[in-house]
Amino acid sequence: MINLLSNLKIAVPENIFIKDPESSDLGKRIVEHGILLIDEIGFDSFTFKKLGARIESNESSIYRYFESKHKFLVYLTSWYWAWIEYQLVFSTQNITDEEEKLKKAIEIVARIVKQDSAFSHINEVALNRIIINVSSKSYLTTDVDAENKEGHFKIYKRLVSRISQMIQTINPKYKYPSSLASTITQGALHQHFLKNHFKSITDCNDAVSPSEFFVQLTLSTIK
Amino acid sequence: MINLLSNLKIAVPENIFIKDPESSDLGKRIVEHGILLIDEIGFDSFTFKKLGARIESNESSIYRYFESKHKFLVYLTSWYWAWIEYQLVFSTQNITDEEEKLKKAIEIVARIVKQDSAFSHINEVALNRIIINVSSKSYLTTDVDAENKEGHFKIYKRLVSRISQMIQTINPKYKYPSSLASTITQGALHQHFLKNHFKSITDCNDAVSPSEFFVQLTLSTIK
DNA sequence: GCAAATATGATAGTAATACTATTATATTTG
DNA sequence: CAAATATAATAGTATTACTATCATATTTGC
Repeated sequence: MINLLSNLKIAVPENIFIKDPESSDLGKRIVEHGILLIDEIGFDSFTFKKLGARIESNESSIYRYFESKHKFLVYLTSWYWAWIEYQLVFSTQNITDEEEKLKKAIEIVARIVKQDSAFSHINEVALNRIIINVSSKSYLTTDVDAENKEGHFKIYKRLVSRISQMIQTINPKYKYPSSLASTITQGALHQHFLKNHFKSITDCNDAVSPSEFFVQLTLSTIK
Repeated sequence: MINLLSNLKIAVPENIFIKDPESSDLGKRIVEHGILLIDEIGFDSFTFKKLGARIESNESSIYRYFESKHKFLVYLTSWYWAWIEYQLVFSTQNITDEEEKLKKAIEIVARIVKQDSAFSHINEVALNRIIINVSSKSYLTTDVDAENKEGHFKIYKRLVSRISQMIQTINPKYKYPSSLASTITQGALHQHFLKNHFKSITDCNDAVSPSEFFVQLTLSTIK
């Protein structure tokens, strides 16, 4: 995976950024340290000014890449889901047993990223933590509908649709493939959050993974 | 339900507010119009200054009830979940069939509030929309752990635990009662959100309710 | 019925935020 | 080497999320 990915560029919708951060050294540093800084201090405390100071650049320069702090988060979540989607497609394409395929897909969206695959300037472990903690803030806004029209969430929706397709293939009569797929994708993040902060309302811990829970849930439901 | 509730006070942990808003006319107006204003302009645009203007009171007076905008949201979510918990306990207590009981409980946490039960100054329909759109912002903060220790989320956790208990009663061998209960509670809100904004990744609509989806999911999973 | 306590209102002030605008200085490219 | 482009520096703005202070109502206890 490491070598393969090193020659790939994860494709994020172009209208999310003003200037593609992958196109320059500064852009990459913005993304690299943006992730680390959000992971350290949280998205609410994160500002372009602080990021500028950290990378010894200027707030105004960052604004030439991202029109707002919010769009930066949308960029990061899109990048993350595109990366997960890549792994999902790559890891499931050679599996012929449809059930095994779905199991693998669930495992990929529900697992925590254990180590940096080091193919780029992006620390996926830190990014994964950010997604668990704040990804829902990228769509919980008054402008969701406008942003959705702009295609800001299309990668996420495509990923959920892929899982929905797998479910339909296994059982074409099952009535709720999309709801189940979106419940898995979003629920897995939630279980990770609960495991870290509200242990009493989850069974997930070091021994029981969200993947395990959702695999059992999914298979028993659609059969 | 209407008459019963009119004599009841929904109990919210005391340390969430500075002064109990139920204890005065101004306090009730803060809550009443706070809900309406957040519903209208969204939580991010909502400020105590705007609320003060709306109720012809003063920003500084509102700060005497709630120490911050964030705590106000925590108050509203606690009130909401306490209200849901009340309905759940009330509606299920006379059901002897454990499976029917669980079905009823799921229906209550997953349904949308259809009309104001009019027992107080609180518009539950608007509050329900707020919960769907922003409730996760109440815990997705850097201070979750500190706030959790203070008991800010105990009502929500107690509600999830009740559902978890019902699941355990039906099948004591099922391994993930708490994860399932938290997935239902949080997933139902998410399905409502998707239905309103990302229709392509949900099967829920006017004909198919989140309740229906989660009842089928739950019963097939735990049996 | 009045003083004391309490609740509310009005005003001002503050540091930080999330930007925009402008101008200057590097760096790259044709 | 000039022109184009990228980055940096500085300043400025409206708003936010408060805190602090003082004044004025309103309620309550005696």
